[in-house]
Amino acid sequence: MKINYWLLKSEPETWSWDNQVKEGASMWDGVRNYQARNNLKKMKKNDLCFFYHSVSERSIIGIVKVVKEYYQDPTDKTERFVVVDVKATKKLKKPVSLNEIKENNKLKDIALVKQSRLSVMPIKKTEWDLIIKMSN
DNA sequence: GCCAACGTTGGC
DNA sequence: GCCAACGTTGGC
Repeated sequence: MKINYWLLKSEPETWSWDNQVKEGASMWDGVRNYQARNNLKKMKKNDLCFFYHSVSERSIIGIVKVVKEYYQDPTDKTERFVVVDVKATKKLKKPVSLNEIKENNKLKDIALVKQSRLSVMPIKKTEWDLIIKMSN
């Protein structure tokens, strides 16, 4: 089975890695952007996602796993958006900062840098492996 | 269907 | 806290 890789962005003041760990499996809600929604819909069970803290920290801090594929976002009155359930699986040994990612030439095309406002984005296998390496 | 106005996100 | 970039809304 082929695994796909993603990156999920969250403001730590709103929903942090620690919240995710404490909650266990929980909804990734609040996505209100069509491109991000389309990415959520493409996620399959067992896909892995980087958990990125935006704004105050700007670092990838951990890895979450998709445990339930997309369904209607109960917090969305317009019924246009969806959620997936994710569960924290592993904290990175060392967070990988946005600066480090930007400084790495091999990561210059990563969606995180190219589309800074997108909150759910695909990550290539090569990018995933490299970031994992950087976190060790 | 175009586009100006507005709101939000997120880096700095 | 500012502002650029981007997405959405709504008038025409």
